[in-house]
Amino acid sequence: MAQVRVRFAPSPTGPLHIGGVRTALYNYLFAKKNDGLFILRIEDTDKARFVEGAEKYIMESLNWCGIIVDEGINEGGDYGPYRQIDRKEIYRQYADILVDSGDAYYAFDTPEQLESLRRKSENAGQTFIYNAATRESLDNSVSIQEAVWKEKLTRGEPYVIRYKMPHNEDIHFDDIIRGNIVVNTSTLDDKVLFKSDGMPTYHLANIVDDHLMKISHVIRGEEWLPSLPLHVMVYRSYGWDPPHFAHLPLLLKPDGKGKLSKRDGDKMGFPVFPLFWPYGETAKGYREEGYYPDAFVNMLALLGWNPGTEQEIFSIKELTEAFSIDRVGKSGSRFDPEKAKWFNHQYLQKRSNNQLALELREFLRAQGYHIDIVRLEVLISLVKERVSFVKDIWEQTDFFFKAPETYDQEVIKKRWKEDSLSLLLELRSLLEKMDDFEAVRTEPVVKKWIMDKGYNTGAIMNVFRLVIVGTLRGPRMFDIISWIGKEETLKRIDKGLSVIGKY
RNA sequence: GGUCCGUUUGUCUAGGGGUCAGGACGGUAGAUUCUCAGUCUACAGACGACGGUUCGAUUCCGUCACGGACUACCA
Repeated sequence: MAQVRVRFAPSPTGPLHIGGVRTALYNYLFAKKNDGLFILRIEDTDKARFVEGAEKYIMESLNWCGIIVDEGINEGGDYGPYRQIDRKEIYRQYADILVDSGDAYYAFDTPEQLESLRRKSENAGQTFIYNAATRESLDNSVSIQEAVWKEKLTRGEPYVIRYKMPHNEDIHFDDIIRGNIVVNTSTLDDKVLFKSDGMPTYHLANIVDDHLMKISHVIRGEEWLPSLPLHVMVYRSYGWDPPHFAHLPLLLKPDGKGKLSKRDGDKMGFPVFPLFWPYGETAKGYREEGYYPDAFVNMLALLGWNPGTEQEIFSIKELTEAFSIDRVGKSGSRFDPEKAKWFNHQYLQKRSNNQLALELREFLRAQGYHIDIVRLEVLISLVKERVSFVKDIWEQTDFFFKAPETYDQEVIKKRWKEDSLSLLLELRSLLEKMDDFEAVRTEPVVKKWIMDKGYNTGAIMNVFRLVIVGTLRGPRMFDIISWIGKEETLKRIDKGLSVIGKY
């Protein structure tokens, strides 16, 4: 097989959607699996939709995911430039080739004229198509005299170049994922290849660049499937061998209908973008929400692809070995934010306590706490398996750092009995007498005291937890007080008694 | 409306002419415990519908229904 070269070709029109990231990922995995190269091309032919910062965002996103670009704007390569705006002259030349060969023509119809024709057809319950059936009656170099359109051209009248779609011809083509597809050209229109602003449309730029950049496989979203017959025809007109095509199914909303959009994320509280988008209307990102890039990538890879085994956890390296385009599904995948969290949980469990302590220290610094790394490791060992994100550790352990400010009224009502005060006082003096307080973690002193006195464990431990934590949650009490120390433990008992003791 | 694509539990999916239709997320229950969470165990839950082909269809074919994409001088 010839050298595998794939490209990811986003438009810099805003932040990169996770569907786009998945497309990039599948391209990358396919390339690496087949010892190929991954090319990043920026498709910025639409001046009107260009958004400042989007290009940088795309690159940062890929970088965060661990998707390494082999050829691109920053990386260089033998087939540049890799920004379409810088290839402007190339497209003009290739558009002319098609006009000269008679496969494309000049059209002078204004957008307003076309719009009105479309409306008229719509009112009549039909669809206006600019093709063999209508072009003779429209304003273009096929329908009017050569002398006339040449004069329009020299006068500088605005025009576009349209592809001359043949009449009533069945086009057969293959898609790696969907198999053979047949479309009749009569249902297709004479697509604009070259715009009046001097820039090509996607259809022209895409084909010319893929050919010039020697792209072997085009892996892109399903939204491009309807224009595949056009692309196949244009390749044929140029006499070029088309690349192989694979159209990926779309990512769908977690609920309801349609494809995943930014709105869904806002509504249901999960990010739809890999990174935070800081411009204009801001958007949340997976990175900032605390996801690990390898967990994010793993989750995305399994959304629409599966290895055929029951393995679910894959490093990106393992993915490049296991990936196969044949195992990409045909139908759209509904995005499940819960499963995304599960993946992060799995990856967090695999991290060492030391690594997590380092991450947590950063987080705590922002909260104004400066805690010794060894103490943080102990803390992490207590709550690690119950959290999915580093920020969850804080939510699970805030009471380790600060005494409760309020006490859960429900718990007081249910658990605070007449003897609670005296029991806690007894416990207090027991703890106060301990020389090696940290040992409370493993030494059954308290248990022994409860047994000897014949007390009820629940009756004591629950109110004890109430004064230390403020409510009924958290790890084992002995782990908590061992960590916060004797002084703090006694202080919290005293405070609790003085506040709740009145009841 | 038209063209094309798709349809296995609530979700991601495996499978494939005869299987107990498998796994994961989520859900429920029990166990564990001083609490929550977690963990472990168990349980519930699917081949869109209807016709064919066949000894036999979830798997092949057809029709319908539903879902999706596209239908721009946007990508």
